[in-house]
Amino acid sequence: MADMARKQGSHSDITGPRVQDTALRLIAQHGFAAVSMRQIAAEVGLQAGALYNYTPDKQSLLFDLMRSHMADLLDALAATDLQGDALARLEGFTQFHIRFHLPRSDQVFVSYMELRNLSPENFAAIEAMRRQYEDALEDILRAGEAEGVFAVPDTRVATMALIAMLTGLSHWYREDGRLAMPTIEAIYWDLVRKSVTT
Amino acid sequence: MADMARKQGSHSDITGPRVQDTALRLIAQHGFAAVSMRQIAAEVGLQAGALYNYTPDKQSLLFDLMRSHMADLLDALAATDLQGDALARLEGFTQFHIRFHLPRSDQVFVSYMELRNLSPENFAAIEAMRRQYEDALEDILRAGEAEGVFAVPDTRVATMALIAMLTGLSHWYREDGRLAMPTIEAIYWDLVRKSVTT
DNA sequence: CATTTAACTGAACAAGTGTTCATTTGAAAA
DNA sequence: TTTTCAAATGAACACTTGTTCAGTTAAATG
Repeated sequence: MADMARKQGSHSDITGPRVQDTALRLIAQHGFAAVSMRQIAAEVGLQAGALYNYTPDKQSLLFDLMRSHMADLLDALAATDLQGDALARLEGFTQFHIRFHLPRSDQVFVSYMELRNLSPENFAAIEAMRRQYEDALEDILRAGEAEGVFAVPDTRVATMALIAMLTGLSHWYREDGRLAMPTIEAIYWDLVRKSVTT
Repeated sequence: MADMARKQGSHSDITGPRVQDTALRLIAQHGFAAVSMRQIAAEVGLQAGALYNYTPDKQSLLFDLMRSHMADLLDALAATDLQGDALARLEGFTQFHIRFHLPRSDQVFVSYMELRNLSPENFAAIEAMRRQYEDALEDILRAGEAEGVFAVPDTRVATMALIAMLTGLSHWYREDGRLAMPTIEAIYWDLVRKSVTT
């Protein structure tokens, strides 16, 4: 308890998140390999050595960013309990995906672009989480098939196709763009629904 | 003419393409910033300095890879004259996109992932070519609207969505995968067609 | 044969890389 | 006030980076 009071008063619980935020932003902007520890440190207002109070190495910094993004995603999905028939659940999933990803463009960018900069073990961990998310969508597609309201020749391929379509939105969406978010949401739901229904 | 004979006999017209091929493969694998000129040179069987007989600098090497990929794409599209009604042209475009991109996964990877490593001018050039390609699809969607056979609330958004879906295929397709290419082509055409038709 | 010259080497340059660690700092605890 | 210790410094480590260029090599030319 004594040291908790100490820690609250200290400022490492501010610096830690600042390191993560800065790293995320810089990596999204320039790519993992192109960003140096000294650049990150400079933006936070530290010397490079001080970063090693917050991460064991550069690789772990990247992995933590990606893992926490995927964990947030899976947690948020689990918290959104989709119910009703397959069509309703597909609509819920589509809405969830868009609303979760759009305000997190840096995380999406990094999580998709920097997979090849992960060590094999770290890659496997992220890949497993991604697979879990994909499976949630595939379950809905299979349920729709069973209900007879969906007609997809291959649920796995359709899953990959839909996720690519939805995630692509994060790559071009701009908050100050031509269309408001609800409008875009409606357009994407229209495309998704029609593409899988009978 | 005399120096043409000289050049044909020399071996720089073999080394040049080897440099490009090697650079493409390594950059697709590890990312532009993570690949050094010495790595590329070593794989070709040269010293790093010799690369500068084939490119003025590293940035131009990347740009040339992306530009020639986009030029090939636009040339191939122009050579494929899509005719008939909008639905037929959309089917032709879908087929074209898949058949062009699937055998070029390294090019696709590099052209989508390394945009942020281009200098501003080079980025603008590639972006313009990409836009031109997107416009070809949007034209088809607009024609379909006019014909009354397509129902897309926004042709621009639908264009981005469809291209993201189709290009996503290149990211997971494996030649030795579960499904043969014609099967996958049929599945994607099914999704595309249904998503935009009335 | 001698000459020419494209192709390449190998060393050098200045700058930057991730990471470690003895040392300093400054605020909370006693 | 003195003690304590998390947090940060700043220098150092060994190595890599893109790029240049005087010099070497070897094959085509005359």
